Order: sequence, then C-alpha cells, then structure tokens
Amino acid sequence: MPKAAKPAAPNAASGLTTRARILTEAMRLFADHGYAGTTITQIESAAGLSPGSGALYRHFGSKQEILIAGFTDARARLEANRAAADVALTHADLPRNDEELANQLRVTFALVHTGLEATRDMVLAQMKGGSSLPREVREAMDSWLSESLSITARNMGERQRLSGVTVDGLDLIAEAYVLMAPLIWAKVIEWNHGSLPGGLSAERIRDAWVRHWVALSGEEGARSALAPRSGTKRKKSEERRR
Amino acid sequence: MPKAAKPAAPNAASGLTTRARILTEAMRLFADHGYAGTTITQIESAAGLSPGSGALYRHFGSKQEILIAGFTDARARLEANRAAADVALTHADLPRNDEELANQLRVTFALVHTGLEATRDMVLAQMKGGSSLPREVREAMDSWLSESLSITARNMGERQRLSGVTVDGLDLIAEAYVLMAPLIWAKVIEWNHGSLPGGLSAERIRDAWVRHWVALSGEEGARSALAPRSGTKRKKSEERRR
DNA sequence: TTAGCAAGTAAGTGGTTACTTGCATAGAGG
DNA sequence: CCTCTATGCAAGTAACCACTTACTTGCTAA
Repeated sequence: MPKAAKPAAPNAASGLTTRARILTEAMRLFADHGYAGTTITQIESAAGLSPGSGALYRHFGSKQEILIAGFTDARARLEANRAAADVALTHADLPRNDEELANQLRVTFALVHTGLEATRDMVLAQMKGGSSLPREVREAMDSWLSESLSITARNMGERQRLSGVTVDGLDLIAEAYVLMAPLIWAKVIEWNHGSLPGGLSAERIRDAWVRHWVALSGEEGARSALAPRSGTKRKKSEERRR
Repeated sequence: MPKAAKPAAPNAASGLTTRARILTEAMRLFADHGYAGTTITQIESAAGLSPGSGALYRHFGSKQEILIAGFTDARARLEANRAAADVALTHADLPRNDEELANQLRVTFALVHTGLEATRDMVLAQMKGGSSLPREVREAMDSWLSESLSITARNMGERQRLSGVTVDGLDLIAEAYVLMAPLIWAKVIEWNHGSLPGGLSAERIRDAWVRHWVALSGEEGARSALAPRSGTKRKKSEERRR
C-alpha cells in the first residue's frame, strides 16, 4: 500500500537525501585524509549533521559500512559514465592521415582526463586505505581497472582491424596499459600533490603522449613500429627514402 | 678507550641500532597502513620493543618526528642509489640496430624496476599520508620525482645528440614522464594491490614498453616518429598551428 | 667500588574515537 | 485526536591513542 518510497529528507540542506550526502562527503574525506584519518564527527559535520551526535548511525551501522556503500555506489556510477564515453570513442571515424589521428587522440585524452575525474574519490580512498580495507573495496577497484583495460584493448584491436594493418602476436592488454598509464598516473599525482612533477602541465603531457601514439599507429608507424620487431608479418618493405 | 660513539645496542635483535630498526619498521608500517593508521604500539612491537611501553620515545620525540626522520633517511639513501644507476645508463654504448636498442631498454626496465623497489616505503607512505603530512615529507617526494624526471630527460637528450638525430622543439621532460609513468604506476599498483590489473605481468608490460621505445627511437623511428611529424628539422610551431 | 647515564619497562594520563542510549520532533495515516 | 515511524540531537561509554612518569637494568668511566 505505501508508495514504496521515502518521505524525502526533512533536514536536507541540498536536494539530496541525508544518506546520499553522507556518502558523498565521506568518500571525499576518505580520499583526502584516508579512511583511518577520517572521523565520524568530520563526516557528520560535512554532511550537515550535528558533529559529535551519532546522527550518522541512523543511516549506517558502522564506519566500514559507509566505505563499502560508497564504493558500491561509485562503481555503479562509473559503469554508466563509461558506457557513454565508450560510445563516443568507438564511433569515431578512422583517421585518414596523421593529422586526423592526432586530433582524435587529443579528444581521447580529454575524454579520459575528465572521465578519470569521476573516479577521484574511489581511486584515492582505495590507495590510501591500505591493506586493511574490506574485500568489497579492493575488488571494486580491481575489476574497474581491469575492465577499463580490456575495453581499451578491444577498441585498439578493432581500430587496427579496420585500418587493415593486422598484427598478430600483439599483446593488446599490455599495449592498453602502456597507453593509459601516463594519464592515470598524472591524475593521481595531481590529486595527491596539487601539481604535476617537474613543473609539467597536462597539456605538455598530452602533446608528448599524442606524438607517441601518432608515431606508433600513424601512417608509417603502423607498419614500421607496431609490428613486433622480429614479427611474423614483416611489412617494412616501405622504407622511407631519405 | 672511548670509542667516541654510542655503546652500540644492548637489546638489538639484529645488528642494527634500535633507532634504525624503529625507522625501518615505522616506514614499512606507514606504507602499509598509512600514517594515521599506524600506532606507536605497532611500531614498538615491530622494532622489537615492548609494545605499549614508551620505549620508542627514548629515540624520537613524537610520532611525526619518526615520519620526518624516515623520509630524510630515505631521500639520502635514494640519492646514492640513483648515482649508481645513472652511471650504468649513461655509459652504455649507442645501439647499432634495433635489436641492440631493445636489449638496452630491457636492461633499463630492469634497473628502474629494482631501483623503484627502494622507494616503496617512501612513495606509499607519502601517497597514503594525504594532505596532512608535514612540509618536509611532501617536499622530499616532489624533489625526488622532479630530479628523476630531469635526469631521465638529460639522458634522453644526450643520447639523441650522440645519435645525430637532433630534434629541436622536443619537450624532453614530458617525454621522460611518458617514458617512466608506466613503470612507476605498475609498481604502485603492485605494491597496493598485490598484483597488476587485467592479469598483466611485469614482463608483458616490459615487452610492450620496449616495443614502443624501439619504434620511437629506433632506426626508422628516430626519423619518422620522434621528429615532430616526419621533418628532420621542423619547428615545433608547425605542428600545432594549422 | 661507585657514580652517572643510556635504554628499557610498567603503569599511568588526558584526550579522542567509534558507537549507544534516552529523548524530542515532525509528518503520515487511521 | 492518537499512534507509528523516521530522523535528529545531547550526553554519554568503553576502548584506544599519543605521550609521560617513575622505576629498573646494565654498561662505562673515574
């Protein structure tokens, strides 16, 4: 008989339910100060509850329960995010020359860059949590990373197949890892430290990264480089005369 | 008669002084459970002191003092390590073909890999410490990373100059970052999670990584790829402006 | 021998933390 | 009106934490 729904939130400062506010703020605090370094009082205060009162315990049974719920929610949200970004990348036309490829790579970089932003709290909370985090949390991060890699690998394989340059013996997962690592690692450093090392900027990293991948999968690159050095299908007949 | 120094350690389980044991174990604990997640009692226990007794305070004035001393020591130790590895890399002969280059890169990978192992506790403790760590600690990590990058960049520039392929307008620091990021990030994941994502192994990452850099700086690569798009002497402004 | 001292321990101390209890309030539904 | 339930707050409580105090031990130097 009931509407099967909640009576909303009476004390909500924003439009969110108290539970949602607790989860959001808790994950942000876990990401900034670590799980052990965050107190229930801090979370209550950030969520608009009276600090020190146990008001938080009306919504969660324990501190660890907040962490697990936060990761479960984050995983679900990222799944939706990825679906959108994935479509944008898969449906891109094949580049006709290196200039087009470079532009596509710049778009990819931006997409991944903003996409990673949504993973901030999850990634940092996991990294700072250490080895004492519950299993659910560790598995959430691992499966997300693995899925990201295999999706990227699938995309790379698909593009290679479409471009007509079939290279067998190529470890696509490892290639995808080498492709993504500089982006993820840059974000992590930036989140943790506030700036990039060596006075670098995201743009300089992007340009170096784009140059790489144009060289590897571009017109000449695809033939001279992507093929495994002593590979089965040596197509280096096309040597650049210089 | 007087040794002009300490009377050694009476209770030392190993050959190290109590102070050294405290520092080692504390940094390991900070790396595993985070600074906030590590208790003085745990450190005392790990260092072979009676847990709960304040024995640790005979050697350090506060918990934070341990952290700072640990980072200072680690920085000094890494400086020595780097000098050795740097020599090994700088004095390598120029490769005569792609095969030799690949072998050199594999050696480099192994060197960096083991070299990173020495930074484990420092890196993890810094990452898990969050924004509440004292300034000394944050600066130790930042300067170490920046120095590593600029040294790598210098090496890359030197080799390029020696190989006769001068490319102006190349952002060597950014190149060095893209070169090192996959190695560092892999180590961080492995330390945190116990294994690499997507079922990858260090060897598979190494092979993909070597393939990349052979393609970029190898015989054809150096001319077709590393140069800003195919010109031997193009200006950097050419590439971006259309 | 003996005085001095570095190093270790047991037993605290005050403050903090995760979590609980008792009570007040507000809205929904009869 | 009354009751039920969801939500919030103040004031706890027991455990824990960083750090201290008082004392013991063992080595060394005079």
